[in-house]
Amino acid sequence: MSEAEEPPAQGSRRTGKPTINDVARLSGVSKKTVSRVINRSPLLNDETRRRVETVIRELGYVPNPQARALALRTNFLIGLIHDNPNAQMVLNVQQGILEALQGTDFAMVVRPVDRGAATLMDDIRSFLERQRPYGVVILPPLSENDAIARLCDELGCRYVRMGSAELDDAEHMVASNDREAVAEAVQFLYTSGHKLIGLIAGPHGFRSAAERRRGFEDALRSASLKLPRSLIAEGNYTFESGIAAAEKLLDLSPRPTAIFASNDEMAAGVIHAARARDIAVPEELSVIGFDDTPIASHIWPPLTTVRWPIVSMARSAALKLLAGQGRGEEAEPSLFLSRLVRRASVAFAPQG
Amino acid sequence: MSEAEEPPAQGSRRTGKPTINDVARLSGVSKKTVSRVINRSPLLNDETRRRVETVIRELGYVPNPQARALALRTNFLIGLIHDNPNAQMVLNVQQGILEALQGTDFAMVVRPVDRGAATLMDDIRSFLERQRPYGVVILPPLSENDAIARLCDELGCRYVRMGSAELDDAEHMVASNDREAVAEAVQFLYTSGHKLIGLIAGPHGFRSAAERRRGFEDALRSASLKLPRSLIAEGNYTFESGIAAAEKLLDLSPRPTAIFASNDEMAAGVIHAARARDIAVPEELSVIGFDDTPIASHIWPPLTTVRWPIVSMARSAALKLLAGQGRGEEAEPSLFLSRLVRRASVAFAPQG
DNA sequence: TGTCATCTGGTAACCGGTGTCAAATACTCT
DNA sequence: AGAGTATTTGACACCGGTTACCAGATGACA
Repeated sequence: MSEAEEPPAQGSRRTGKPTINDVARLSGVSKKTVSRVINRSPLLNDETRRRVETVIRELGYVPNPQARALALRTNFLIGLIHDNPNAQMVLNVQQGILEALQGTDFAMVVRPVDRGAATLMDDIRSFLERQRPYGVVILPPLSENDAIARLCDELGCRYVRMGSAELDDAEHMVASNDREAVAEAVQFLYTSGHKLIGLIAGPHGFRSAAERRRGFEDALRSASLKLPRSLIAEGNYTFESGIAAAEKLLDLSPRPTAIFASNDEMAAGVIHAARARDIAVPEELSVIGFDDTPIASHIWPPLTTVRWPIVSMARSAALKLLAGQGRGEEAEPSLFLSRLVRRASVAFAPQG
Repeated sequence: MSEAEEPPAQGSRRTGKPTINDVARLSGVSKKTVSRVINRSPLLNDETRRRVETVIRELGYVPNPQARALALRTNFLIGLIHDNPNAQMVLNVQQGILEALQGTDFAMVVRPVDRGAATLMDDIRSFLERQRPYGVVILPPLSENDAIARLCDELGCRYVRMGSAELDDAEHMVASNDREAVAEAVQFLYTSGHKLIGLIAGPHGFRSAAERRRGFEDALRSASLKLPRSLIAEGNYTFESGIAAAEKLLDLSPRPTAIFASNDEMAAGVIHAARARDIAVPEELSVIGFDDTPIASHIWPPLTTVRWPIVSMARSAALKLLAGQGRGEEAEPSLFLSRLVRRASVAFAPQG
């Protein structure tokens, strides 16, 4: 109806992209009305809405995320803070988070940090301050560091920690039952006739390592088996440390007939070490790992392991962050169950 | 000097975080001057700068990234678009990008997509439109899709493609010399006495697959070896496809004494398949892979493979995007050299 | 027909920075 | 001293959205 007095340049002067003003002008309504359409405000005449939507479509208008972020004091970013415990795990987590973000305006911003660096807290702080993500997911082992959670609180950043045990209240945590799952795995070794079972524990100070170790001890205790200190070796979750730890256990006499390694990488190391000494797996040595990363099925023999529902956990973590954003309305579960995946690296204990 | 008439609420009303106005007021200068301090403008009195810096430090002021992004029409995000060709590779790329971003205000936003999805282009478009990243790094095999590069151009988004061969002009590309590297690897098999060498090629339509295949053919040609079609099997870069392809080759009579697989996953599959038929590696069958992912050193025997300088390539890609942002001023290299890593999966050809 | 409640849509201020341009000050040179 | 130039600083509009608040239109009801 109303004629534009002067022909206003269409689109932002710099980018050429249509702005909310263009939409408003072309559909003959105010910015505010367009804004209402974008944000699905209910108090809006259907006919007006349709008219605006048509113009939006014709123009290919997409609201400027920076402007929205500024006005809403929120940005549409979910952060992932991790210390690369394992490539596959990180990628699975990314996948889970992305699944949760699917169909929303949110994107995922990834921030690896070095747990050992003196600047760890500063690195995280500067990431949170610079990007001000809407919320962050924190992966183990970083998630076990309470100082990081406190830092998030201080900076007013939502967070959810992923872990191997309950770390926090349900709102800030997603956990798995590592202890029970490991106990089940070791129980399986016992019922397969193994009496001398070695443990390759994870590194000291890791919650997951402690939980898995407890599960191991639980199983032995309930089977009334003894657990001499010599049957426990410690690794740091890497393949190489698995080899080193396995060598220690395989030097023992009598030699254990089975080994539970606290993750798959180390279990692969055990198999590697066994092969180097011509110990047949599983005939002479049964091995169980934890995580069910691809390596578990790619080595020979395929590894019996505990599957950690990492994708689901990550999805749930992200949905928790998004609660109240039109996603994750229903309460997301906080506890996830791991379970044993039986493949070929376990056999009955050799007689003798 | 000047008394504030009314006590203005300190910090943003909602977030409680100090704003540029707080800094300006407390240091008795204008917003603009504070802005100059933040942006290290040279036309600024040293004494003023010091005074403002003190206030900034005392307040713990950090500029709001959203507001900056809006005013500068840039956001401080570098995108990574990939189709999860391989977990380790993706993580290495992330590491490389992060190295480039270190010390800048930029963060990395990761967007995995499904190459096979009908909505591929829409997914990427909506990602670029919604987040408007400053620039994106595109991983193979997506990087080989020219339509994606065109889409970036259309949306005014900087991009750099990573690939196995020259895909674009130096400004938009970072490549490795796969063809030569593979030729070197196959040459090595030849000088180890192998005359019957099988190839497990990558999937049709992949530039990397084609390049590696050409390198293979180059080497055979220069060694005057014949390459019957039967000695070529095709996989899709997965472990399982490696097994299937290997079985085809190992069924041949005479059986090849060496196999070059176009990536490590498939090479692991070859070793897996060989073991399943009691063919000793490397005594009866030599194997070479490509990528040097961790799996190469974790399987038995450790895999001879071609190391792809992926971290450096990714860093360089990101620096190219940042050129003119205070980083990557010097021209970043566009071509990277892969080289053979000799481990234990190659032996002299068995006599017979 | 007048009044009030309800619905819709507009105006103006604001989110927290940055660019433009001109004013204020300091410094040089006749 | 006065003019010319360089250096510092600030006022103000603007980036592209959103919210607070208000006004006009519509329909119900007396």
